[in-house]
Amino acid sequence: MKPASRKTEIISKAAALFKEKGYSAVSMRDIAQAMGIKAASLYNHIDGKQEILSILILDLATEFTQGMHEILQMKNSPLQKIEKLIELHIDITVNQSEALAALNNDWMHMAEGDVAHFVAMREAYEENFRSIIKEGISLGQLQQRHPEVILFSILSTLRTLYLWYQKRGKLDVNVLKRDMVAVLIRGVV
Amino acid sequence: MKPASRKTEIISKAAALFKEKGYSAVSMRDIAQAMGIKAASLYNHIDGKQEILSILILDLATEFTQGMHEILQMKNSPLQKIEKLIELHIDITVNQSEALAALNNDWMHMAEGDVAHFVAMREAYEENFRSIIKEGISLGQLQQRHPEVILFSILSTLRTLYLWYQKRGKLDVNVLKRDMVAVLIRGVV
DNA sequence: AAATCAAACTAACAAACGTTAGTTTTGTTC
DNA sequence: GAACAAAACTAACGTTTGTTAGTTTGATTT
Repeated sequence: MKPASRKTEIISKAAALFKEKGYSAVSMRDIAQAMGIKAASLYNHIDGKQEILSILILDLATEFTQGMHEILQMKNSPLQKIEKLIELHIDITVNQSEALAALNNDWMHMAEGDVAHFVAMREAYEENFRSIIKEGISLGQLQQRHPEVILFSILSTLRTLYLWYQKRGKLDVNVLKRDMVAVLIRGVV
Repeated sequence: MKPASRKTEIISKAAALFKEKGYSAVSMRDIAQAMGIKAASLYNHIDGKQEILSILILDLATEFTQGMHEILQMKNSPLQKIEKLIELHIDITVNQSEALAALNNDWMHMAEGDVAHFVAMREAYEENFRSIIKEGISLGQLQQRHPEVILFSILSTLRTLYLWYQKRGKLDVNVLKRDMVAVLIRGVV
């Protein structure tokens, strides 16, 4: 894991701090200290604190969006697509848990335009997910229930997986995928 | 809805702001403005910013703990107890969504001793929940799967329900309970 | 009318904040 | 070794932060 550039190094150090204390509670001096430099030196590499946050969140949101589009193009059943989506979330959680924390908790602290951009991406993502669920219901693959409730219960679990994944010592990713698919789709009973 | 006391009025106004922007991004001047007074006047009623946060979080955590103990004393099956727990979370979400946001996102900003107290309560709560799940598995009422995965998938959905409940215009609570129990326990397929 | 008390006020504090400007250090390329 | 660029530095800026001290207001009680 090499520090591709000084800028990405700062961003990933900042992400770890944001995850721990939240964006607003982390100062530029905190980030600098984690880098072993002074706060002013950060500005040789980045434009400001908000830029760090926006890069973290918008890059990750883009990754989700791309993953969604790839899955939409597959010739799978709705149920299989949902399984793929669960796997997408798990892959991202395992590799990017810190950016995921920022995306979940601190998106509202981005600059206005970036917030709008992010919210639009999130709504499009959820709408695509909802369509898959609706199709699954109308094909009889899913229970005839509020699509909204199904969407929320799956998505909320996947979104907060990052809080839980590391606490329990790093299960094997494939085991995790299998268990999550089973529990989220087939229930616990 | 009367302002029981000036202190509780401050706390509930603060809670709404904390939910919107997070504890660290809300200043005492923000809270004062929401009350229509000056920041210094807040100190006639409360000891400081952290006290507001601790009251919000620890009172709510106590409510969860009490609910858990009542359910543990019932002579119900593990599965019925899980249903009761789901209903407990929904009742709290509907009535206290703002304090719930603080509990989820800002507990680490309490004073050290309060953090320790909170974490102990949360761990005890989760341990009780886990025991019910394990009992359900050994009685054959639940699928033979990692109790941890089941616990997490139920709890993460319930914990973030507050983010979703108000966005979709206030479903009837009893309908919501029925749907959530169905989806969380029997799955979507 | 005097006294009391809750709850507001003004003014100010030291500390921390994000950020800027200008300078020095460091390592690489001619 | 001169020149250059990257990346660090020091020093400072104007704001905002949580909080304190002391004072005034307004209603209720004596």
